[in-house]
Amino acid sequence: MKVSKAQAAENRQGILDAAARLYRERGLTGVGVADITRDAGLTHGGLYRHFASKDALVQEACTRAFDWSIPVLDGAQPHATVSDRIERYLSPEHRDAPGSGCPVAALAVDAARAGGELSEVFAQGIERNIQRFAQLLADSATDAGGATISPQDRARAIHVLATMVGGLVLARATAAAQPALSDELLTTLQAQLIGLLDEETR
Amino acid sequence: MKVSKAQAAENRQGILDAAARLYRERGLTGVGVADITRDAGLTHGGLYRHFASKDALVQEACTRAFDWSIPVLDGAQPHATVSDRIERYLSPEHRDAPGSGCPVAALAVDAARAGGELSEVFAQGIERNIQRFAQLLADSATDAGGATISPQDRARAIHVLATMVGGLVLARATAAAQPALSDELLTTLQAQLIGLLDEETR
DNA sequence: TGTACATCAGTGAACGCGCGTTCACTGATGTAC
DNA sequence: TGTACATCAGTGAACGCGCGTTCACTGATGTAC
Repeated sequence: MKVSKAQAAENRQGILDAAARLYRERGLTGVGVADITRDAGLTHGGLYRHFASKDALVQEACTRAFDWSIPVLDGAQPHATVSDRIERYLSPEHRDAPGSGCPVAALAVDAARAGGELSEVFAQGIERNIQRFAQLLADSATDAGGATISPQDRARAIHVLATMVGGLVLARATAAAQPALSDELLTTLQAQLIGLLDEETR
Repeated sequence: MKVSKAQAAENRQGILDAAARLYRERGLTGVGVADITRDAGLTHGGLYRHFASKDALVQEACTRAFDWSIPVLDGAQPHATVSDRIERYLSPEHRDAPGSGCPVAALAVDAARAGGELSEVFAQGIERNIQRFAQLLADSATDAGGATISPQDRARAIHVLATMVGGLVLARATAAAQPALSDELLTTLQAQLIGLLDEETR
Protein backbone atom coordinates (compact mmCIF):
# COMPACT_ATOMS: atom_id res chain seq x y z
CA MET A 1 0.00 0.00 0.00
CA LYS A 2 1.73 3.09 -1.26
CA VAL A 3 1.01 6.33 0.50
CA SER A 4 0.84 9.95 -0.67
CA LYS A 5 4.03 12.02 -0.65
CA ALA A 6 2.54 14.24 2.04
CA GLN A 7 1.70 11.20 4.18
CA ALA A 8 5.18 9.73 3.65
CA ALA A 9 6.82 12.98 4.74
CA GLU A 10 4.56 13.04 7.80
CA ASN A 11 5.51 9.45 8.63
CA ARG A 12 9.21 10.35 8.34
CA GLN A 13 8.73 13.19 10.81
CA GLY A 14 6.80 10.86 13.09
CA ILE A 15 9.71 8.40 13.10
CA LEU A 16 12.16 11.23 13.88
CA ASP A 17 9.95 12.53 16.70
CA ALA A 18 9.65 9.07 18.23
CA ALA A 19 13.40 8.46 17.86
CA ALA A 20 14.36 11.82 19.38
CA ARG A 21 12.10 11.13 22.35
CA LEU A 22 12.86 7.43 22.92
CA TYR A 23 16.63 7.84 22.54
CA ARG A 24 16.62 10.59 25.16
CA GLU A 25 14.50 8.44 27.47
CA ARG A 26 16.29 5.10 27.10
CA GLY A 27 19.66 5.87 25.52
CA LEU A 28 21.11 5.21 22.07
CA THR A 29 21.73 1.53 22.82
CA GLY A 30 18.51 1.03 24.77
CA VAL A 31 15.99 1.39 21.94
CA GLY A 32 15.54 -0.78 18.87
CA VAL A 33 14.39 0.44 15.47
CA ALA A 34 11.26 -1.66 15.86
CA ASP A 35 10.41 0.22 19.09
CA ILE A 36 10.72 3.50 17.24
CA THR A 37 8.64 2.64 14.18
CA ARG A 38 6.03 0.97 16.39
CA ASP A 39 5.83 4.17 18.47
CA ALA A 40 5.31 6.09 15.22
CA GLY A 41 2.49 3.73 14.22
CA LEU A 42 4.44 1.87 11.51
CA THR A 43 6.23 -1.46 11.05
CA HIS A 44 10.00 -1.73 11.13
CA GLY A 45 10.56 -2.81 7.52
CA GLY A 46 9.68 0.55 6.03
CA LEU A 47 12.25 2.44 8.10
CA TYR A 48 14.92 1.88 5.45
CA ARG A 49 12.94 3.79 2.80
CA HIS A 50 13.67 6.89 4.92
CA PHE A 51 17.04 6.21 6.59
CA ALA A 52 20.14 4.35 5.40
CA SER A 53 20.81 2.73 8.77
CA LYS A 54 20.18 3.01 12.48
CA ASP A 55 23.25 5.26 12.76
CA ALA A 56 21.82 7.67 10.19
CA LEU A 57 18.53 7.75 12.10
CA VAL A 58 20.35 8.40 15.39
CA GLN A 59 22.30 11.25 13.84
CA GLU A 60 19.23 12.93 12.37
CA ALA A 61 17.20 12.39 15.55
CA CYS A 62 19.95 14.02 17.65
CA THR A 63 20.18 16.97 15.25
CA ARG A 64 16.44 17.37 15.62
CA ALA A 65 16.67 17.11 19.40
CA PHE A 66 19.16 20.00 19.39
CA ASP A 67 17.07 22.14 17.03
CA TRP A 68 13.94 21.58 19.07
CA SER A 69 15.37 21.82 22.53
CA ILE A 70 16.34 25.45 21.98
CA PRO A 71 12.77 26.57 21.17
CA VAL A 72 11.40 24.34 23.90
CA LEU A 73 13.66 25.85 26.54
CA ASP A 74 13.31 29.50 25.63
CA GLY A 75 11.10 29.78 22.54
CA ALA A 76 7.85 29.75 24.45
CA GLN A 77 9.03 32.87 26.26
CA PRO A 78 11.38 34.59 23.81
CA HIS A 79 12.28 37.33 26.28
CA ALA A 80 12.84 35.03 29.26
CA THR A 81 15.67 36.22 31.50
CA VAL A 82 18.78 34.20 32.15
CA SER A 83 17.46 33.40 35.62
CA ASP A 84 14.20 32.12 34.16
CA ARG A 85 16.10 29.77 31.88
CA ILE A 86 18.26 28.47 34.72
CA GLU A 87 15.18 27.83 36.85
CA ARG A 88 13.39 26.07 34.03
CA TYR A 89 16.41 23.90 33.22
CA LEU A 90 17.02 22.92 36.86
CA SER A 91 13.36 22.12 37.56
CA PRO A 92 11.70 18.85 38.63
CA GLU A 93 9.66 19.02 35.41
CA HIS A 94 12.76 18.97 33.21
CA ARG A 95 14.37 16.29 35.39
CA ASP A 96 11.31 14.06 35.07
CA ALA A 97 10.82 14.52 31.30
CA PRO A 98 14.13 13.64 29.62
CA GLY A 99 12.32 12.65 26.42
CA SER A 100 11.49 16.25 25.63
CA GLY A 101 14.45 17.82 27.41
CA CYS A 102 18.07 18.79 26.86
CA PRO A 103 19.84 16.35 24.51
CA VAL A 104 23.21 17.05 26.14
CA ALA A 105 22.11 15.94 29.62
CA ALA A 106 20.36 12.90 28.14
CA LEU A 107 22.71 11.74 25.37
CA ALA A 108 26.14 13.42 25.49
CA VAL A 109 27.72 10.45 27.31
CA ASP A 110 26.29 8.04 24.74
CA ALA A 111 27.48 10.31 21.93
CA ALA A 112 31.00 10.46 23.35
CA ARG A 113 31.10 6.66 23.27
CA ALA A 114 29.67 6.44 19.77
CA GLY A 115 32.17 8.97 18.40
CA GLY A 116 32.25 9.40 14.62
CA GLU A 117 29.78 11.76 12.99
CA LEU A 118 27.58 11.87 16.06
CA SER A 119 30.38 13.64 17.91
CA GLU A 120 30.15 16.39 15.26
CA VAL A 121 26.45 16.84 15.92
CA PHE A 122 27.05 17.25 19.64
CA ALA A 123 30.15 19.43 19.33
CA GLN A 124 28.26 21.83 17.08
CA GLY A 125 25.15 21.76 19.25
CA ILE A 126 27.18 22.48 22.36
CA GLU A 127 29.13 25.31 20.70
CA ARG A 128 25.86 26.84 19.50
CA ASN A 129 24.41 26.72 23.01
CA ILE A 130 27.53 28.31 24.47
CA GLN A 131 27.30 31.17 21.98
CA ARG A 132 23.60 31.68 22.57
CA PHE A 133 24.05 31.75 26.31
CA ALA A 134 27.07 34.05 26.12
CA GLN A 135 25.02 36.41 23.96
CA LEU A 136 22.26 36.45 26.58
CA LEU A 137 24.80 37.28 29.28
CA ALA A 138 26.34 40.06 27.19
CA ASP A 139 22.90 41.48 26.39
CA SER A 140 21.69 41.37 29.99
CA ALA A 141 24.86 43.17 31.15
CA THR A 142 24.33 46.02 28.68
CA ASP A 143 20.50 45.92 28.75
CA ALA A 144 20.49 45.75 24.94
CA GLY A 145 20.36 43.12 22.20
CA GLY A 146 23.32 42.25 19.96
CA ALA A 147 25.99 43.26 22.47
CA THR A 148 29.54 42.10 21.80
CA ILE A 149 30.47 38.87 23.58
CA SER A 150 33.53 39.30 25.81
CA PRO A 151 35.81 36.39 26.82
CA GLN A 152 34.32 36.70 30.31
CA ASP A 153 30.83 36.28 28.91
CA ARG A 154 31.92 33.12 27.13
CA ALA A 155 33.67 31.76 30.23
CA ARG A 156 30.59 32.43 32.35
CA ALA A 157 28.35 30.80 29.75
CA ILE A 158 30.52 27.68 29.79
CA HIS A 159 30.44 27.67 33.57
CA VAL A 160 26.67 28.01 33.83
CA LEU A 161 25.97 25.46 31.07
CA ALA A 162 28.35 22.88 32.55
CA THR A 163 26.78 23.30 35.98
CA MET A 164 23.25 22.98 34.58
CA VAL A 165 24.14 19.81 32.64
CA GLY A 166 25.99 18.24 35.58
CA GLY A 167 23.25 19.26 37.99
CA LEU A 168 20.52 17.68 35.87
CA VAL A 169 22.57 14.48 35.50
CA LEU A 170 23.06 14.29 39.28
CA ALA A 171 19.41 15.09 39.99
CA ARG A 172 18.24 12.36 37.62
CA ALA A 173 20.65 9.77 39.02
CA THR A 174 19.43 10.36 42.58
CA ALA A 175 15.71 10.95 41.90
CA ALA A 176 14.53 7.35 42.29
CA ALA A 177 16.46 6.46 45.46
CA GLN A 178 16.75 9.78 47.29
CA PRO A 179 14.17 12.26 45.96
CA ALA A 180 14.92 14.74 48.74
CA LEU A 181 18.59 14.86 47.72
CA SER A 182 17.57 15.23 44.08
CA ASP A 183 15.34 18.22 44.90
CA GLU A 184 18.06 19.71 47.09
CA LEU A 185 20.53 19.53 44.20
CA LEU A 186 18.15 21.41 41.91
CA THR A 187 17.24 24.19 44.33
CA THR A 188 20.82 24.60 45.60
CA LEU A 189 22.19 24.90 42.08
CA GLN A 190 19.48 27.36 41.03
CA ALA A 191 20.43 29.58 43.95
CA GLN A 192 24.19 29.16 43.41
CA LEU A 193 24.03 30.03 39.71
CA ILE A 194 21.65 32.96 40.04
CA GLY A 195 23.73 34.28 42.94
CA LEU A 196 26.87 33.88 40.83
CA LEU A 197 25.44 35.90 37.95
CA ASP A 198 24.05 38.59 40.26
CA GLU A 199 27.46 39.01 41.87
CA GLU A 200 29.32 39.22 38.60
CA THR A 201 26.90 41.70 37.03
CA ARG A 202 27.04 43.90 40.09
CA MET B 1 38.90 -28.12 36.62
CA LYS B 2 38.27 -26.77 40.06
CA VAL B 3 40.50 -24.00 41.32
CA SER B 4 41.78 -23.06 44.78
CA LYS B 5 39.68 -20.76 46.95
CA ALA B 6 42.37 -18.09 46.73
CA GLN B 7 42.39 -18.36 42.91
CA ALA B 8 38.59 -18.23 42.78
CA ALA B 9 38.53 -15.08 44.91
CA GLU B 10 41.18 -13.56 42.66
CA ASN B 11 39.13 -14.43 39.58
CA ARG B 12 36.08 -12.81 41.12
CA GLN B 13 38.05 -9.60 41.71
CA GLY B 14 39.36 -9.80 38.15
CA ILE B 15 35.80 -9.97 36.81
CA LEU B 16 34.78 -6.98 38.96
CA ASP B 17 37.81 -4.97 37.82
CA ALA B 18 37.09 -5.72 34.17
CA ALA B 19 33.39 -4.90 34.63
CA ALA B 20 34.07 -1.61 36.45
CA ARG B 21 36.41 -0.55 33.66
CA LEU B 22 34.45 -1.77 30.63
CA TYR B 23 31.10 -0.44 31.88
CA ARG B 24 32.63 3.02 32.36
CA GLU B 25 34.20 2.87 28.91
CA ARG B 26 31.25 1.51 26.92
CA GLY B 27 28.18 1.97 29.12
CA LEU B 28 25.97 -0.47 30.99
CA THR B 29 24.16 -1.59 27.83
CA GLY B 30 27.27 -1.56 25.64
CA VAL B 31 29.15 -4.50 27.18
CA GLY B 32 28.15 -8.14 27.35
CA VAL B 33 29.00 -10.55 30.16
CA ALA B 34 31.15 -12.53 27.71
CA ASP B 35 33.24 -9.40 27.00
CA ILE B 36 33.85 -8.97 30.71
CA THR B 37 34.81 -12.56 31.54
CA ARG B 38 37.00 -12.71 28.40
CA ASP B 39 38.75 -9.54 29.54
CA ALA B 40 39.33 -11.21 32.91
CA GLY B 41 40.80 -14.26 31.18
CA LEU B 42 37.83 -16.58 31.79
CA THR B 43 34.88 -17.98 29.86
CA HIS B 44 31.36 -16.64 30.28
CA GLY B 45 29.77 -19.75 31.79
CA GLY B 46 31.53 -19.49 35.12
CA LEU B 47 30.30 -15.96 35.78
CA TYR B 48 27.17 -17.28 37.47
CA ARG B 49 29.19 -19.06 40.17
CA HIS B 50 30.08 -15.54 41.40
CA PHE B 51 27.09 -13.35 40.49
CA ALA B 52 23.38 -14.07 40.39
CA SER B 53 22.78 -12.08 37.20
CA LYS B 54 24.17 -9.32 35.03
CA ASP B 55 22.27 -6.79 37.15
CA ALA B 56 23.99 -8.05 40.31
CA LEU B 57 27.37 -7.76 38.58
CA VAL B 58 26.58 -4.23 37.41
CA GLN B 59 25.59 -3.18 40.91
CA GLU B 60 28.71 -4.58 42.52
CA ALA B 61 30.96 -3.19 39.77
CA CYS B 62 29.49 0.29 40.25
CA THR B 63 29.92 0.09 44.02
CA ARG B 64 33.54 -0.85 43.42
CA ALA B 65 33.95 2.01 40.92
CA PHE B 66 32.76 4.46 43.61
CA ASP B 67 35.02 2.98 46.30
CA TRP B 68 38.03 3.07 44.04
CA SER B 69 37.49 6.37 42.34
CA ILE B 70 37.85 8.23 45.62
CA PRO B 71 41.38 6.88 46.35
CA VAL B 72 42.30 7.25 42.67
CA LEU B 73 41.32 10.91 42.60
CA ASP B 74 42.82 12.00 45.89
CA GLY B 75 44.35 8.97 47.58
CA ALA B 76 47.64 9.21 45.75
CA GLN B 77 48.10 12.66 47.28
CA PRO B 78 46.15 12.55 50.53
CA HIS B 79 46.84 16.19 51.31
CA ALA B 80 46.02 17.51 47.83
CA THR B 81 44.33 20.90 47.91
CA VAL B 82 40.86 21.51 46.57
CA SER B 83 42.41 23.27 43.56
CA ASP B 84 44.62 20.25 42.85
CA ARG B 85 41.59 18.00 42.83
CA ILE B 86 39.66 20.29 40.50
CA GLU B 87 42.61 20.43 38.11
CA ARG B 88 43.05 16.68 38.16
CA TYR B 89 39.34 16.07 37.57
CA LEU B 90 39.10 18.56 34.71
CA SER B 91 42.25 17.31 32.97
CA PRO B 92 42.73 15.80 29.49
CA GLU B 93 44.04 12.65 31.22
CA HIS B 94 40.80 12.10 33.12
CA ARG B 95 38.75 12.97 30.04
CA ASP B 96 40.62 10.41 27.94
CA ALA B 97 40.53 7.58 30.50
CA PRO B 98 36.88 7.08 31.50
CA GLY B 99 37.54 3.43 32.35
CA SER B 100 39.51 4.39 35.46
CA GLY B 101 37.74 7.71 36.10
CA CYS B 102 34.72 9.15 37.88
CA PRO B 103 31.76 6.73 37.81
CA VAL B 104 29.27 9.61 37.96
CA ALA B 105 30.51 11.28 34.78
CA ALA B 106 30.67 7.90 33.03
CA LEU B 107 27.58 6.05 34.28
CA ALA B 108 25.13 8.31 36.14
CA VAL B 109 22.92 8.75 33.05
CA ASP B 110 22.83 4.98 32.51
CA ALA B 111 22.09 4.46 36.21
CA ALA B 112 19.20 6.96 36.10
CA ARG B 113 17.68 4.93 33.24
CA ALA B 114 18.24 1.60 34.97
CA GLY B 115 16.65 2.81 38.22
CA GLY B 116 16.02 0.18 40.87
CA GLU B 117 18.83 -0.77 43.24
CA LEU B 118 21.46 0.82 41.02
CA SER B 119 19.91 4.20 41.77
CA GLU B 120 20.66 3.53 45.46
CA VAL B 121 24.32 2.89 44.70
CA PHE B 122 24.63 6.17 42.84
CA ALA B 123 22.58 8.25 45.28
CA GLN B 124 24.77 7.05 48.16
CA GLY B 125 27.98 7.51 46.18
CA ILE B 126 26.99 11.05 45.20
CA GLU B 127 25.96 11.99 48.75
CA ARG B 128 29.26 10.64 50.05
CA ASN B 129 31.21 12.71 47.51
CA ILE B 130 29.26 15.85 48.43
CA GLN B 131 30.06 15.32 52.10
CA ARG B 132 33.73 14.66 51.44
CA PHE B 133 34.05 17.74 49.26
CA ALA B 134 32.13 19.93 51.71
CA GLN B 135 34.48 18.74 54.47
CA LEU B 136 37.48 19.75 52.36
CA LEU B 137 36.00 23.20 51.81
CA ALA B 138 35.25 23.61 55.53
CA ASP B 139 38.78 22.45 56.45
CA SER B 140 40.49 24.71 53.91
CA ALA B 141 38.52 27.73 55.19
CA THR B 142 39.61 27.14 58.78
CA ASP B 143 43.06 25.71 57.92
CA ALA B 144 42.29 22.69 60.10
CA GLY B 145 40.90 19.18 59.78
CA GLY B 146 37.49 18.09 61.07
CA ALA B 147 35.91 21.55 60.80
CA THR B 148 32.12 21.76 61.00
CA ILE B 149 30.39 21.79 57.60
CA SER B 150 28.18 24.85 57.14
CA PRO B 151 25.21 24.96 54.75
CA GLN B 152 27.33 27.24 52.54
CA ASP B 153 30.11 24.63 52.42
CA ARG B 154 27.59 22.03 51.29
CA ALA B 155 26.06 24.35 48.69
CA ARG B 156 29.51 25.17 47.32
CA ALA B 157 30.45 21.50 47.25
CA ILE B 158 27.31 20.71 45.26
CA HIS B 159 28.07 23.57 42.90
CA VAL B 160 31.68 22.52 42.28
CA LEU B 161 30.85 18.80 41.90
CA ALA B 162 28.00 19.49 39.46
CA THR B 163 30.23 21.74 37.38
CA MET B 164 33.04 19.19 37.30
CA VAL B 165 30.68 16.37 36.26
CA GLY B 166 28.97 18.50 33.60
CA GLY B 167 32.29 19.85 32.38
CA LEU B 168 33.77 16.38 31.95
CA VAL B 169 30.65 15.19 30.12
CA LEU B 170 30.83 18.17 27.75
CA ALA B 171 34.60 17.76 27.23
CA ARG B 172 34.18 14.08 26.37
CA ALA B 173 31.28 14.69 24.00
CA THR B 174 33.28 17.28 22.02
CA ALA B 175 36.76 15.66 22.19
CA ALA B 176 36.55 13.64 18.97
CA ALA B 177 35.07 16.33 16.70
CA GLN B 178 36.40 19.58 18.18
CA PRO B 179 39.41 18.89 20.41
CA ALA B 180 40.19 22.60 20.74
CA LEU B 181 36.70 23.26 22.15
CA SER B 182 37.09 20.29 24.47
CA ASP B 183 40.39 21.64 25.84
CA GLU B 184 38.89 25.12 26.16
CA LEU B 185 36.04 23.73 28.25
CA LEU B 186 38.48 22.06 30.65
CA THR B 187 40.80 25.04 31.12
CA THR B 188 37.94 27.55 31.33
CA LEU B 189 36.14 25.54 33.98
CA GLN B 190 39.33 25.00 36.00
CA ALA B 191 39.84 28.78 36.08
CA GLN B 192 36.18 29.54 36.82
CA LEU B 193 35.94 27.10 39.71
CA ILE B 194 39.26 28.00 41.30
CA GLY B 195 38.41 31.68 40.93
CA LEU B 196 35.03 31.05 42.51
CA LEU B 197 36.53 29.35 45.56
CA ASP B 198 39.25 32.02 45.93
CA GLU B 199 36.61 34.74 45.90
CA GLU B 200 34.39 33.07 48.44
CA THR B 201 37.22 32.26 50.82
CA ARG B 202 38.53 35.81 50.63
C1' DT C 1 50.64 -38.49 57.36
C1' DG C 2 48.12 -41.05 53.69
C1' DT C 3 44.08 -42.31 51.14
C1' DA C 4 39.19 -41.96 49.23
C1' DC C 5 35.91 -39.12 47.78
C1' DA C 6 32.61 -35.15 47.79
C1' DT C 7 32.83 -30.42 46.36
C1' DC C 8 32.55 -26.91 43.17
C1' DA C 9 35.15 -23.24 39.96
C1' DG C 10 35.51 -23.17 35.41
C1' DT C 11 34.41 -24.99 30.45
C1' DG C 12 31.92 -24.82 26.27
C1' DA C 13 27.75 -26.19 23.87
C1' DA C 14 23.09 -25.03 23.81
C1' DC C 15 18.61 -22.40 24.79
C1' DG C 16 15.26 -18.67 23.57
C1' DC C 17 15.13 -14.06 22.39
C1' DG C 18 15.63 -9.55 20.30
C1' DC C 19 18.57 -6.98 17.48
C1' DG C 20 19.60 -4.49 12.63
C1' DT C 21 18.91 -5.38 8.08
C1' DT C 22 17.04 -7.52 3.71
C1' DC C 23 13.55 -8.72 0.52
C1' DA C 24 9.48 -10.38 -2.08
C1' DC C 25 5.19 -8.60 -2.13
C1' DT C 26 1.02 -5.26 -1.95
C1' DG C 27 -1.68 -1.74 -3.68
C1' DA C 28 -2.69 3.30 -3.60
C1' DT C 29 -0.43 7.11 -5.78
C1' DG C 30 0.76 9.91 -9.41
C1' DT C 31 2.21 10.37 -14.11
C1' DA C 32 2.27 9.61 -19.23
C1' DC C 33 -0.61 9.48 -22.97
C1' DT D 1 -10.85 14.73 -18.44
C1' DG D 2 -10.18 9.65 -18.66
C1' DT D 3 -7.39 5.51 -18.82
C1' DA D 4 -3.16 2.44 -18.32
C1' DC D 5 0.64 1.62 -15.90
C1' DA D 6 5.13 2.49 -13.52
C1' DT D 7 6.46 3.96 -8.97
C1' DC D 8 7.47 3.23 -4.38
C1' DA D 9 5.92 3.66 0.89
C1' DG D 10 4.77 0.35 3.82
C1' DT D 11 4.15 -4.81 5.25
C1' DG D 12 5.70 -8.85 7.49
C1' DA D 13 8.50 -12.98 7.10
C1' DA D 14 13.15 -14.17 7.13
C1' DC D 15 18.39 -13.72 7.67
C1' DG D 16 22.61 -13.99 10.64
C1' DC D 17 24.24 -12.52 14.88
C1' DG D 18 25.10 -11.58 19.72
C1' DC D 19 22.82 -11.31 23.97
C1' DG D 20 21.90 -13.35 29.06
C1' DT D 21 21.34 -17.57 31.05
C1' DT D 22 21.40 -22.73 31.73
C1' DC D 23 23.49 -27.13 32.13
C1' DA D 24 26.08 -31.50 31.68
C1' DC D 25 30.62 -32.22 32.26
C1' DT D 26 35.69 -31.93 33.95
C1' DG D 27 39.13 -32.42 37.22
C1' DA D 28 41.92 -30.11 40.84
C1' DT D 29 40.90 -28.94 45.54
C1' DG D 30 40.15 -29.77 50.14
C1' DT D 31 38.07 -32.56 53.67
C1' DA D 32 36.72 -36.81 56.31
C1' DC D 33 38.56 -40.81 58.01
